[in-house]
Amino acid sequence: MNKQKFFILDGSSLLYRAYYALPLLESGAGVYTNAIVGFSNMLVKLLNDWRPDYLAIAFDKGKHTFRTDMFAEYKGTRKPMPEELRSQVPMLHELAEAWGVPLLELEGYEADDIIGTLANKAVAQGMKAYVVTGDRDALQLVKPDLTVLFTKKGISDLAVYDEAAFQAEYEGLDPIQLIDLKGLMGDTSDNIPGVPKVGPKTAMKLIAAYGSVEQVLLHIEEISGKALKERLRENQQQAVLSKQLATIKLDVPVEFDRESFALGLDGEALNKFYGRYDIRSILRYVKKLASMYAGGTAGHSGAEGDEAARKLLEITLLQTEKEGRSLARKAAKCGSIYLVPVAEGKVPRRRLLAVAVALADAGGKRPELYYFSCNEDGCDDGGMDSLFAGMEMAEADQEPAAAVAKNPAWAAFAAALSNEKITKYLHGMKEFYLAGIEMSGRVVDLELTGYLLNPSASRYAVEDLAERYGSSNVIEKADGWQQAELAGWQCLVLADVAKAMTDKLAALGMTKLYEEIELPLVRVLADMELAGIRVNCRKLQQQTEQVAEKIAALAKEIHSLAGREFNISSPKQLGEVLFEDLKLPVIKKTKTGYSTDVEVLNELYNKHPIISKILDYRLWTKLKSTYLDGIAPLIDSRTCRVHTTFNQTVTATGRLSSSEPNLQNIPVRREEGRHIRELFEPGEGYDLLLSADYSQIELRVLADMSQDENFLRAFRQQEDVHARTAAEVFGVAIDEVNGELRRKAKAVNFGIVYGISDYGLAQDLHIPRAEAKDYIDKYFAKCQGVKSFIDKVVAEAKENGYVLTRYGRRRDLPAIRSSNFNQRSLAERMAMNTPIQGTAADIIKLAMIRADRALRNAGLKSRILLQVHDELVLEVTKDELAQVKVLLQEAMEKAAELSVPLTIDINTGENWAEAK
DNA sequence: AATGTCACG
DNA sequence: ACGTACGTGACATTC
Repeated sequence: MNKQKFFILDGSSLLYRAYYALPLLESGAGVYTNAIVGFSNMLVKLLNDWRPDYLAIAFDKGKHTFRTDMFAEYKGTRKPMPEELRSQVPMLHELAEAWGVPLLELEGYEADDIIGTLANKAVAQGMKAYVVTGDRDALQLVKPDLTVLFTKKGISDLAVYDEAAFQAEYEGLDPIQLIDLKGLMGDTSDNIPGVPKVGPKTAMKLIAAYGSVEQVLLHIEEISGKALKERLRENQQQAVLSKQLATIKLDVPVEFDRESFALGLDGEALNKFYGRYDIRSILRYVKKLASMYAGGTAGHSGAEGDEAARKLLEITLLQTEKEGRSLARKAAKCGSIYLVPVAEGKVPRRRLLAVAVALADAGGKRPELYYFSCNEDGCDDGGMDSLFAGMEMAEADQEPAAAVAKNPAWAAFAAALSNEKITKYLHGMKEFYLAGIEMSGRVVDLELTGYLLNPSASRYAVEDLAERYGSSNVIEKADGWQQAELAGWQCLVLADVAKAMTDKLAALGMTKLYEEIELPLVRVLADMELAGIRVNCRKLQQQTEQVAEKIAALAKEIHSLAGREFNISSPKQLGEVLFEDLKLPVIKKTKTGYSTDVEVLNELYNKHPIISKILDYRLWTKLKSTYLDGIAPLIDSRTCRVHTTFNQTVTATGRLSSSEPNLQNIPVRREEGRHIRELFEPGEGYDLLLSADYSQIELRVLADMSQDENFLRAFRQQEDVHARTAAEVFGVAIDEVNGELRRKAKAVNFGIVYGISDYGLAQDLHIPRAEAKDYIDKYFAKCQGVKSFIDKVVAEAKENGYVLTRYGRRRDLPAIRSSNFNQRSLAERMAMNTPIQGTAADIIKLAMIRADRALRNAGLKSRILLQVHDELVLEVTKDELAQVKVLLQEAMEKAAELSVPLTIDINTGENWAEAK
């Protein structure tokens, strides 16, 4: 029989996390952040994911009485909530009462101590104990049957530390030895001194060798390093005291009151509490929760509501081959189908779990809904299934998900997908490609369509499209729906919005852009994501170690130069050190305090030796946290490849973006960072990485669009375009242009592309504004084609309210008519920049489609892995190299016929750094 | 969640 | 007079 589960929550640290982690909330009391809602969300999720039998919340004495001053403030301004609203904010003890969960606090003891004591008592009684906290210190409690759940991001996302997970992170260390580590290294945030100058590294070494603080102190004489020996000798008492401070007490006089901890929810009390404060985000789960825990026993019923909702939608669940075949026939008669994929996980583990299908007949009746899922009974697994659609489940021992492909009905329905006479309206074609599903005939991806119609929107989920393009015909989404109902409802929305959206796309002249660029690109992107790029894990580990040492050394130097220890990564603390302790001049301020960015630090460079160390520290910590530690967990352990996601509906200009990890911002400009590129290599079966990048594509687009004679001539005669610009602007011959003049001209060219302003140029070049203005005036006098082009673009944007790229991609710029100078100026710069950046983006997208097709047609193994705005990265084999080069040149240089030639540079190497 | 900082084109 | 260069994503901190 399974052991009963006792959960004890660290209310103090969780409320604190909830305060920072919470989205804007609207409730009866106005708009504010409210930790109570965050805390409630966490409770709901905890109950859903873990099904506790017993539950209690511990507090530092007196802390739970906080309500408004600390936990509910106006967002943004961070001002305390106005007095008159305070009485409308729920207090924590009310919440605990509504949930029937005891709040525990004890004079003279911290929440940690109560938690440790009770968790151990629960284990002694034969239960499994779980500690939920935002405080890493609790990890010292981990032991058999005692697991620590630690908040990662936000509050609902929990890292699970059982014994195995602890060992994976702290190899060879006993959880209780964490207090010995702290005794030696201290903890600034907890005011634990430790032994001066002893950091994590030294502490680890000592504890690994001797086991505890006491043993270390007994063996001081054996320890190597004169200075270290001295410091240990001098700070013996402090070390022992620090260890005591870090120790969670396990002998708190508190009873394990089994009965009061037993979880039994009273739906009415919860409804009353959340109803009183009008907190709807929680109200919708109350019914389900209450039925789960009705009368104090954890039950798994409560499906009645689902049945009702499902009936309302009349979704037919399909399971057999016969059912699938029959639907395919029906679809052929209809002529069009609506598809919504349901997927989870990350490539290469991403699985298409289910597909909802709608068939709309011409009669105008409500479409028929069907659902293909992966389970035996054709239904989603109700057991671990979420109360919510939007939140992820606990990651605890999840089986690899089954896929819809295993459903015989789906396999039979493939006949409809390959039937050219059936139009497929869907949302997210990439999901299908990632699952290996092909389609023939007309495919209308309404997610992409939504993006083309308004690339400035932040989201294109079906819900957003319903709001933007929907009629009132679609029934309202109901709370408590499961996946099948949600996906079915989304199909109804697609059927509702499809015509309006495709009509609008045609009216705006973007059908061709969709059919010839965006849609064919999806397939290329899916293949790139599936391929991934190989990372050399051994090198990654080496670099991580080397960089860690550099950082530790720099931190030591910085602390000693500052005369005290502080968190160098905290702009706030760094500001205090530089501008208060060291009294350096304040260069500029941010809205919250002193600015400490590169610009500022560079100005202070000669004023104090600490500055260069801080710049180095920033450089190396950036590399370590973002590119070494950040990428490591995203590497597939079986293949050593990372699989980024290329987002096709993010940027306002038409560019792609890359995330998890972002492989479009791997360092290259500086030598130190460039080493990161050495980690990226050709994978198994390939010999080289190849990089093909467009030369000056944006300026060539500018030349083409503006027809400016200087630019046309420069590119046609293969001159150095920045040198040519310098020659014109500064009135010298092109071979008289020195590095300095060229640098300035280059900055002006960039400025033109970004939407020039004298202020921006002055900042970039570190020159007075008047001088910058002078450059721009001269530039426009010489390059009149460019001048009249940007004037024309801005004038047209004002006239129409939007701008277009060469291929008809559109960006609305309503702010261009704003009376607010700032907003209007920004819109004007966008008007100048978007046609250029966007056209370049169109061209490389075309090039990707052409290159991919050419590689396939030639039957080559070499393939595209990455796109970095003006560059494609491929992995190639030695014997295909020559052919690939020729084919890429054709695909990329001929992707568009401009008034000037498009040229590419190709480089290859054994890693990405060499292929530059 | 918001902010500051910094990596890329 | 106003007071910013265009387009992205990731990380650490905030008390």
